[in-house]
This record gives sequence, structure tokens and C-alpha cells, in this order.
Amino acid sequence: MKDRIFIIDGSSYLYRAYHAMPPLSTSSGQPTGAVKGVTNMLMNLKKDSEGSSIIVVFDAKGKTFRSDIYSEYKANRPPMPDELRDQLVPVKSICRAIGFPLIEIEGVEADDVIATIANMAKKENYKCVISSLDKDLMQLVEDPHTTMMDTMKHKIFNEEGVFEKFGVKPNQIRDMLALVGDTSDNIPGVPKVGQKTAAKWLAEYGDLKTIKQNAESIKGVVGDNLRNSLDDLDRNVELVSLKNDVDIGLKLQDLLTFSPDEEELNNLFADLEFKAVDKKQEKGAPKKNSNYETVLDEKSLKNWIQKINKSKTFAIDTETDSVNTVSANLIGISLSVSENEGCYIPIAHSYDGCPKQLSLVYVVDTLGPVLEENQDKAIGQNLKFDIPILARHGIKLTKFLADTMLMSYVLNSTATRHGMDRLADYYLNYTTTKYTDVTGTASKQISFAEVKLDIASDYAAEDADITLRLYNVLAPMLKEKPTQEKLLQDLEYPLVHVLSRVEQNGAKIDKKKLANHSKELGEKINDLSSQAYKIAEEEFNLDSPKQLLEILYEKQGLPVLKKTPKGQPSTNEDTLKRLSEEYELPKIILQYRTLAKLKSTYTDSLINIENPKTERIHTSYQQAITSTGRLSSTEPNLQNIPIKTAEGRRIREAFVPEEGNVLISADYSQIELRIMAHLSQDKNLTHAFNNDIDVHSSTAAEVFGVSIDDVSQDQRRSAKAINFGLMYGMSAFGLTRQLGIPRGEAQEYLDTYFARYTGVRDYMDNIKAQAKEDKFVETIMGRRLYLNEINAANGLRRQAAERAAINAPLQGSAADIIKKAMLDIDELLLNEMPEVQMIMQVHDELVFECPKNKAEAVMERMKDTMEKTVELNIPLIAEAAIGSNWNEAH
DNA sequence: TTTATCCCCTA
DNA sequence: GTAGGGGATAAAT
Repeated sequence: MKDRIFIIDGSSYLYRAYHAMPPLSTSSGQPTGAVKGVTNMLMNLKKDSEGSSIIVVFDAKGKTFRSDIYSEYKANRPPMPDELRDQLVPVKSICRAIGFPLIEIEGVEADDVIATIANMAKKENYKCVISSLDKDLMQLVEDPHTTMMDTMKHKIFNEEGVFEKFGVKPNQIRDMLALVGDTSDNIPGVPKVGQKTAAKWLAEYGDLKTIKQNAESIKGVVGDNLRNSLDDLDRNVELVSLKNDVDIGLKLQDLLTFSPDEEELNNLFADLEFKAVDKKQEKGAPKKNSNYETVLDEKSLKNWIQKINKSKTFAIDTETDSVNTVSANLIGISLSVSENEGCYIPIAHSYDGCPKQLSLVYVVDTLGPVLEENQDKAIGQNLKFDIPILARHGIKLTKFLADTMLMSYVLNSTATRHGMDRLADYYLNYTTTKYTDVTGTASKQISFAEVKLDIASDYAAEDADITLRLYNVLAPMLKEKPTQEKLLQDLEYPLVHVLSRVEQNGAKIDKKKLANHSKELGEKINDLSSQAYKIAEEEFNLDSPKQLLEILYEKQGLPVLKKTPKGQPSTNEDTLKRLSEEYELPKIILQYRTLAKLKSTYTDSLINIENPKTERIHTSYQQAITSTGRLSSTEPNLQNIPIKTAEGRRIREAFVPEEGNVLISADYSQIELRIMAHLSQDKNLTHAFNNDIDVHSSTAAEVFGVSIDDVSQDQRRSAKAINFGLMYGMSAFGLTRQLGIPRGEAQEYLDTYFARYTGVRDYMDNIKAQAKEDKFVETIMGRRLYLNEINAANGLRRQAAERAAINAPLQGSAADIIKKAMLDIDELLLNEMPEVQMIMQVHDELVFECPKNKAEAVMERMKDTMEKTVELNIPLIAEAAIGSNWNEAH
């Protein structure tokens, strides 16, 4: 057999790259994400294929012969997005410049062309690899001539591979597709028949013809469906069968020439603002030439201790049996001191035939002190997880050299997500073994302790290895950005320890109170349900928007005031509120929703999530999630506990201190508006804050031209909406909706505002201009948000980026400030008031638990520390209160 | 069992 | 109009 030929499904690459890549663009706004993605894939393939011939096939414009067979073929296919269409020409140019023959034939699909080339290759005894994911193409797979390949996942499908994936042989793929249909091509299959059923039938009867002959013997609804669909099936087969004798006007040999045009390629790259060929392509992604060791004896551990003592840096990772740091047990520790090298020290693995491991006590006693002594050389990925677990076993890390998750986050919060798997993919072009690859998922999931040692070692040592390799890539990048490096060192790294303490402290809840509330809510909910059923004249699921819209709009004929983005009549709060002016049912639904939300999201779930060991609830703060620098809170989310309604505030009453303690809450007053005053140096805004004047009343006075003492409630409310709207980059249209006033009036408000607050106006103009120039905006501490779409050709996307450009410095600076305050307060607590605990952060608010007799003094210190943590052009004010529950303290 | 959609809670 | 998390249902698998 001769050499291999690769056939690339260009359209498949293009769509895949478009969805996989961030929406990059050149400075002039030409989108380039998909081009970049395709280019990367092509370069990778070129490198991996070691000189084999590569042919790229694209779909040509216009209808194909399949539309003649079936007029509805691909009729519901949405048109190619503009952003992608704009990238077609550059993608094809790059293909040609790299030297790949490019084929487009009108009247047939790319798949037919691919089938034809594969057929030609087979006749001339070449091996042929089709690079695509399209399941239609699977019908071409034939051992040993033709295989399919998933480039991204490095997976090859031969006949056996196809069978594994679909449960049918390649020569049965057509029949399967005909039975199942294809929604994306608008080919209707037999209703209720999916891949599984089709595969079952094909296994039993062999082919579609025989299935049809035996249609009578297939029972149930699917049998009926099959019998009703018989007429469509032959047409379907015709539609999904690929034509392998397309006249492509060329001989195979003509396609195997390979003539790259380096100069053209460089020009194209320059136009697209690509940095020549991506470095990671050149470096490649070596997989599994790594040297990982399982440490099972004292000698081996001592060897690694030597390595750590001698090395300038080392990476560490812990393996546990839970993602919850409060209850997780330590199962093992992995280390790495140089790339492609690492070890795993299993401690608590437990399964039949498990080798004897070093004991926890021995490891802690021997390795623990070494880790502590060398902690300023330690690198981790999300150390906020590892630190408390090691601490519970007596290994105390109070500092570390680096956390790769936070390095990546500070470098660019939105380039990628910052979990290790994603970082390895993004920065190292390396595909990691996933946690669930070794433990399984859901009901089949096993504890890490039950993972076999050899598998666990490969996984765990890789984690440490990758962490080290990430550090080696990220550290030089940060060196070039001293401001961001400082942000990392001075703010994010120390915050890891503070957040860890806050999480471990947890918050006490009054379970009895919550349970009573829950019961009460349940009764009211039942009552409201019955009322709703009565009006609807049937029982239905009030939680189902789908069922609800049928009742409201179809059965009861209420007017459709608004539709969801997907085109369904909306049943959201805004709509139901308007409907409830005239109708009873929407009103009941609204009451139901309010109570059901409180019960399911809050009363019930808070009770469930209490940690049995500490009898408190321990959230997890995510330090590398938001684009702007804020924290987020999960499991449970303590940053969205209700406050706006009286019923909701009852949830806050269930957040209580231990006996003898009180809660103290301290929150920054108008922090984002103050930052706007600081950054814009606007005279009017600054004046209001400097003189402690109510800022919304002051704005109302300016906008409505009245004396501040004469501002009405309504005027203040409008001014407040304007102030908030401005910080979100809102337009007159948005204000119209918010205030329910005519468009012209809203525009007048805004015009007047900007005439009175020229500093704010100039600031907004400047920040947008600067963002367009730099492609990023910064907070007062130099945290950056990159705005890829700030020059996008697509107006909607561009405007969204402009709004983010306005908001991010405000929201992000506020986040910087409270983070700094948390560091200051943490130090205060450690040094002066160890009896006080910080227990929650809610963006502009900190909550503490404190002995009753010290509360007044502590509160003053907190307030004072928060106000003085940074110095702005205007005063920073924190408001604090003491209470016997969170609601009282607020 | 996973994924998408709709809805709603916070600063 | 900014930034998040999460519950319930229904569809896809």
C-alpha cells in the first residue's frame, strides 16, 4: 500500500473553529477567530502527517442535487453567520498558501467530493484519512483503505471504531441515517427512532430493506411510526448516500502536488495580525514521554525530598475524595520539580489488591516539614483548595510562590477559563487526563481512593507536572506585565489565604427557623396551586413555562405581550405583572413563583447543604471566574440571598451567630458611583460625595432643575435609575424601559444629565476611545479586562463591548478595593482580634461574627479599615450594623 | 444522565 | 444596559 492521503472537510473545520475559538478580530474589525482556528488545525495536521498529501474540500455556493430530490433539504438551515462568512476568503487563501489543493464543486456537497476522492484513492491503492466529524462520512470507512479522523481529539475511526460509536458497520450508516433522520439537514426520520433503536434493528435484520419487509412484526408506537414512514425511507437513503463519482476535472496525481507559498503565507498572516506561526505548533504537544513515579517506600520519598530541597521551584497537588474542602480526605500528594517528571505519593487508596502505601502519619511527619520549609518555592493550581486540606493534616502553608490559576486569570480573565484542563489546552496545547476519566461519572463514579494506583499516579503526577509547565510558560508572560504581576503578588495571592479562612469559618444557620419557613411556604404554595388549577380548569405544572404558556395563551387566550429570545410567548415576571392588571391567573402565578423560588433555592437547599461536621454552611469563593475581578460564590451561592422583599429577608434572619456572638455587617456605600466620581473627577458628582449629599437626590436636583430639598420621591427614583443605568452603559432606550416613560423624555433626561455632568460624559467618551485603542480597560489597581469585540463589525457585539468598557473599571475597581480591605481586616483579625471571624463577602459587603461584648469596638475598626484601605479623590464610606441575625445586622 | 431553556435571586 | 449562580423542566442521549 502506498502513502497516505488526508482529505480535509474544510466546512467542518471552519464551523468547528468558529465555535471553538474566541471571537478574535484584527484592529480594523475583520473577524479572525475561525481563520486562526482552522490555520492551527491545518498546521498541526501538516506537522503530524509527515509529508503525506493533504487535500482540502469546501462546499461550493448554491443548491445541490439533493434539493431536487427533496425540496425541503436543509431548508431550515440558518444562514452562515456574517462573522463567519467574512472569514471564508482568508481561510481559503491560507489553505492555498500552505500548499494544500483546494476543491469546490458546484451542484454537489463537499461530502460527495470527499467520497469521490476517497474512491479514487482506493482504486490507486492509497490509504486515505478523512478528517471530519460529519457522521454522513462514516459510510466511507472501509478497512484498510479509508479511515476517519477527529483531528482535535486525536482519534481514528476504522470499521471497528465506527461500530463502537454508532453500533452499526460503516456500510449500514446510510440505513441508520435514513431511519433516524437528520434535524440539521431537515431530513425527517422515523419518529421516536434514534441511534440506539436504529442500531438495534440493523443488528437484528441487517439492512433497511429487510427491516421494511419485517415492519409488521415490530411492536409498539415505534412500530406504528415505522410503518407510517415507509414511503419516506427510500428518499432518505438517497439523500444520505454520498456520490462517489463526481467529475472533479482532475486526476488524483494532480492533487498530490504540494507547493507552499511562504511569502504569500507571511503576507496573509500579517494582514490577519497573526504572530507568524504559533509557537505552540512548532513545539508540538508531546504526549506520554513523561516519567512519573509512584512513591511507595521510604527510600523513594526521601529521594523526592532531596529533589525538593535542591530544586528552585516545585509543583504540588493534592488528591482527595471530595471537592468540598471541609470534608475532603487526603488520598495522596503529587509533586514535580522538572518538566515531564513527577511523582505521586498515595496515602489512603483502598481497593482489593491495593499495594501497601506509606502511612499518612509518616508522610506528614517526613514530607510535611520539607514542604513547610520550602513553601516559598511552591507552585500550585488553585491552592485555595489544597491549603486547608494540607492544614487539616498538619501541613501549614502560609505562603507560596505561585498559583497558575490566578496567574492565568490576572494575565487575561477572559482568554480561557482557568481550570487546569483548559489552561493545559490553551497554553501548552496539551490534552490532560480528566478527573472523570479515572473516576467515572454519576452513578458509576468511584472515589479517588478506589482508583488503581498506576492509573491514579499517571493522573496525579501529570497534574503536578502540568502545573509546573504552566508556571514556566506564564511566569515570563507576567514578567512583561509588572502591574499585573504586582496585582497578583499584593492582592490575589494573599487573598487566597483569607478566602480560605472565610470558607473554613462558614456561617451558622438556624435550621429550625428555615424548616418552619419552608413548611409555611409549602402550605402557601399548595394553596396557590389549587387556586391556579381552579382557574385553569385543569391541573398543570406551575413550574413549567411550557405548560403555563399553553394554559395562559392557548387555552385562556390572554394577549401575548412579549416573546422569549427563542420565539415562545414569554411568561416572565414583567409580562405576568402586566397581564395581572386584567387577569387573575397571572397574579397567582407570580405569587407562586416568589414563594416557590424562596423554598427551592433558599430554605430547602440551605438546610441540605449544611456541613454535618461543622454544622455550618461553607461556600466556595471562585477567585478566577468573573471578567471584572469580582469573586463569585457557589455551593451555596451566598451572594444572592434575598433582601429586596420582606418575605425574602426572612431567609437572612436564618443566618445567625453562635450563642454569645453577634453578626456585624459592613458595606461600602455607593462604591461604584464613588469610583465613577474618582475616575471622572466630575465636579458635580465629586461635590455631592465630598459634602455627604445624597447622590441620587443631588442628581435629581440637577436633571430636573429643582432645589435639592424639593426633589420628589419619583424624581429621586428616576435619578437613581439614571445613575445605575450610566454605570451599565445604558442608552435612552434602556432608560425608557426602566422608567416606563417615552423615548424622547428619557433622551432629554440623559442629555440634561450629560450637560450637567460633563466630567462623566468625557470619562465615558474617553474610556471607550481608549478601549478601542488598547483593546483593554483597567481598574485602579491595574487589573485588565481585554475587549476583543470593541472594534467588531457587528454593531450589537461592539456595543456590548463598549458597555463592558464603561462598567468594568467601576465594578472591577470596587472589587479591587474590597479585596484589599479583606487583606487589611484579615491582618487585623490575626494580630489583634482572633476571636472575630470574617464569614462572608457579598461584593461590597463583609460579614463578621464576633463576641457580643466587643461588637461595638470591632464594628468601628472594620468600618474604619474599609474606608481607609485606599485613598480616592472622594471619601469612601462604609456603613456597618450589629444584629442577632444577618437581616438585623444589615 | 447530560444539555439547553426559561426564570429569578444578588451587587 | 454590567457582573454572577442556580432550580426546574424538557429535550437529547
